[in-house]
Amino acid sequence: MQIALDATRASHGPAATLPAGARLLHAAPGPQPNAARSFEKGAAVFAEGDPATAFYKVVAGAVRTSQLLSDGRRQIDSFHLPGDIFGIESGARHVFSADVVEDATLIAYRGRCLDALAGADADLARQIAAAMIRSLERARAHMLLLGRKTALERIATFLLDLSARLPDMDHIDLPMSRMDIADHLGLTIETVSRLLTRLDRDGVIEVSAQRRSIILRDRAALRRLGT
Amino acid sequence: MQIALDATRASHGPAATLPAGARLLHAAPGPQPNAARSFEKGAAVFAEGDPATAFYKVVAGAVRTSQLLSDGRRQIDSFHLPGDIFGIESGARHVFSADVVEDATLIAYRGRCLDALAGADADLARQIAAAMIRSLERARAHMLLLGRKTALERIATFLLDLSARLPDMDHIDLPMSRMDIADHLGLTIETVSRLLTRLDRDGVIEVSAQRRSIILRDRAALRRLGT
DNA sequence: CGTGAACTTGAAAGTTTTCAAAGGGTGTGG
DNA sequence: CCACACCCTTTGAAAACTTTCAAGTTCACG
Repeated sequence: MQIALDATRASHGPAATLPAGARLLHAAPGPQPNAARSFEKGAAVFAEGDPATAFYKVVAGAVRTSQLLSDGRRQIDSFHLPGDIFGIESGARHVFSADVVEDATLIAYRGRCLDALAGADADLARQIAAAMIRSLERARAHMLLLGRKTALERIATFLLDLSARLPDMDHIDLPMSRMDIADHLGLTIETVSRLLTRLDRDGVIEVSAQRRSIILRDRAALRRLGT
Repeated sequence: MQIALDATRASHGPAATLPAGARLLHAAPGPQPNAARSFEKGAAVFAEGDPATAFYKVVAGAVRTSQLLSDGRRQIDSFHLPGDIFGIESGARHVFSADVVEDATLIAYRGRCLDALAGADADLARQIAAAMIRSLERARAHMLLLGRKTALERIATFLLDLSARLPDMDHIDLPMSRMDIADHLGLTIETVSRLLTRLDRDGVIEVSAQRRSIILRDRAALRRLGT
């Protein structure tokens, strides 16, 4: 469930396009962007149950948002890459948690996102709205994957999706661990590993010696496998 | 992925909080609600690929939104009950389809929903925004279900969720078939049937002779089973 | 009252998980 | 600069859960 507000696609500077007087119409101030802040790998941006005082935009690095069941089972709804917005909530508290997968720089927008939508900054509101809709579409696609695709199809889809979001189309530097991938795709770490090995053996992809870098050798085959 | 715009929960008076002159800022008129229209069970409200000319609000009945894989596997992201909004798209065409599960009355809002958000009707915009956020939260919960819950946990969660959205808390009149339930929960029709039978046998629920009506006998047990 | 669709039930098969153990890489400390 | 740890990843075998295949049964409807 990711808010795909890609900077390259939605490149409006905050409040840049709004008439200067417009904000006078509204009593409540919209969310205030703070300076970009750095987070280390493994850091928690926020945890389930924390007060939802802000939402975030990724400048660099990668963040995962996830939910836990009481016995420890985890579902990662989405990985957020540069340009993505995450942390939008309707209630006063976060119902999921966000952790840094790879050293990241984030911009926090203080205030509830609903205020941004109806509030001061019309341009930010539009960005957020567009991002939410895209996020909904991604969520739908992910539900199809989780509900109806086989393990192999999930891996193929994941690799294809990730490559489309990364700068270099055929070379993927995985920011996340096998465990993260498994928890995103609704599989176990072992299944992920086995299928990656199989795709490598079949010449569809090439997994580097360090295991964190993948080259897509046969994109067409991957598309076939992704269903 | 459902837009839960429950009229009882989102009860802001139309445009009540915005200064009257504000709408003059916007050139484009917002979506125009048409008269409520009736749809028969089985009818397609829209299909994958159709131009996205409107979004809808359920007045009565039930609608399912789903996606298909090329081989026929289907995933139902959500069932939409009275009060819910569905059919919001970012692009010009629908990427999923909507079918009537149970004779329904719908209100169509012509125009793109993004226009409603930035456009003429501030109250509708707020409603849609709130609905989208709730929809995202439901999608997240459903991803957790599809990715990490067992078949029994899925059924228990489904029954509990459904009962919370229906008027009579303990009596569920299922508007959908076993096939629909299976395609929503990422299971097969046989598994759904077996588990419903088992819950009945264990005294947790009571399935009527016609199979479409369920009484929740032991809500606590259901909660335990839903994890 | 007959027909057909929807649902239930049983047995076998299959995919993925679980349990176990070994391999490999990175990082720290000597 | 090398060695020891520790964590991540891979691999194998057995187990488990869910699906698939195949009949029945029931209920709704003509």
